[in-house]
Amino acid sequence: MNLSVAEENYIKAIYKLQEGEQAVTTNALAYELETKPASVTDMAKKLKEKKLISYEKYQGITLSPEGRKTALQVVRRHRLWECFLVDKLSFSWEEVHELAEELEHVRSEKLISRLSDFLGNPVIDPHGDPIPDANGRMTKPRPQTSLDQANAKRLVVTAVSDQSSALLAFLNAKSIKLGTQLEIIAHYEFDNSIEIKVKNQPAITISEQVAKNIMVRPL
Amino acid sequence: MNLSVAEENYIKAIYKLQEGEQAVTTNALAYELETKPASVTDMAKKLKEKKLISYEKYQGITLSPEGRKTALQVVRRHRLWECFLVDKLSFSWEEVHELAEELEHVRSEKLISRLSDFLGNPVIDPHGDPIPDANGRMTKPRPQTSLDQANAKRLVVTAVSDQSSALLAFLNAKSIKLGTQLEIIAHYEFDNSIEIKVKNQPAITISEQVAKNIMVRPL
DNA sequence: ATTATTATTTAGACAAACTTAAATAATTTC
DNA sequence: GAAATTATTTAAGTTTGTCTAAATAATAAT
Ligand SMILES: [Mn+2]
Ligand SMILES: [Mn+2]
Ligand SMILES: [Mn+2]
Ligand SMILES: [Mn+2]
Repeated sequence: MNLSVAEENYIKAIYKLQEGEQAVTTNALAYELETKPASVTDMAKKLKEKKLISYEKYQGITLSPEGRKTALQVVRRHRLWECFLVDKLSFSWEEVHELAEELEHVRSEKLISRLSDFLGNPVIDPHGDPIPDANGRMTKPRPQTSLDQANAKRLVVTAVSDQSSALLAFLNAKSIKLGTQLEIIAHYEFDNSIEIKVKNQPAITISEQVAKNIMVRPL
Repeated sequence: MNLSVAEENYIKAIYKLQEGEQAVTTNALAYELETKPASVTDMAKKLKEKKLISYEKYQGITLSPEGRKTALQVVRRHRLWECFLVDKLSFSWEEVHELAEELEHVRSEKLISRLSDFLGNPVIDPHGDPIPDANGRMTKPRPQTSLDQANAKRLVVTAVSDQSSALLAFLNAKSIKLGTQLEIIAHYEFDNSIEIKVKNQPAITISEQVAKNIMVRPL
């Protein structure tokens, strides 16, 4: 099946929003792809025709097994390119998403398998997300929670769930990256902000918004 | 100016066919881009509008200074990606053109300058073609001629002017690559075929067709 | 200098991926 | 459970890059 760039972007976005089982709504997809709901409805019809999604009017969208396979391929390409940009070309993690968004559409099994070899077959990308292998399987990430609902006191950062350069730049400024160890000092009920301390850094208070997007596991 | 993939391909093809000064014809461009003359005429109007080419009905097409600059950027991206694929991912020279044809459209100054650094700022690509620098300048290649009109007897291969995998596969089979030294044994008037000898290889006879596409300079 | 051939352009149509505006369905709210 | 609100779809139109067929210009042949 030969998909257009737009189709691949839709499939990937559906995969991202699907998270488990629930159907993806037209509006959510339009928002994610910065397009209009009417465009999503059009595309849904096409993708259904190609058997990549199941879709019934007003019922939302879910990937078919075929669609899921496609999504995992695109995700694999995306995350491998991100690794390349960070590991080999010294980009920082907030710069790579945009570029990978384009590079992911160069479709070549051989290119991607060689790129993966060249990078040492990495299993997580610069944002802590798992990279599917050539068969679409990925190592199940070790259990992790978002920082705002962690109960342990001493934690290690395992991933960030928002890729926006705004968040990533903030984390850079606070010297927080993957693998950073931190300690929860206080939890303020009023606005759910959290005071944390990174070794050799002054304690800082982060908003609930930020905390929700930092994934951690107990040390 | 933000160009589409199609526009970039047109500009690059015009650059390739222009060779010096002469205007590029509608048919030649259609053939090069595997499209129809009517499509070329349409696109010519658009590119003229954007001031990338000069074009008058029935008079053919030439790049404007602006268009030339654009072409050199695309060529730079193309050739750097080819280097990457060959040097880092171990592709062979007949496989890379197609892939570079897609990779070249990821537009990012930063990406390309870092890629160039990563590769050691190469000045020729895997086919012996010069790589423009960030300002569009390229080192003028040392004087070279096609093998069919070389007058010296002992020669070194400097480039191939046809990128088709058919030719490149043929050269692979005969152990001819960039830098290969060869000797002209005979020149057969009948069909302009040439007998050549590569060190440690049996002498072989190559057609005029092939000879025209091998660039050489005297040893 | 006509005529034939070839090259190029125009006209009209189409598919993909969008958009806005209007219509309809689903969901909340009171 | 009717009314209001929100979500989704349909209808109609746009842009980009194609195409085929027909018209016209340029060039070559006689
Ligand atoms: Mn993308
Ligand atoms: Mn990522
Ligand atoms: Mn291209
Ligand atoms: Mn090349």
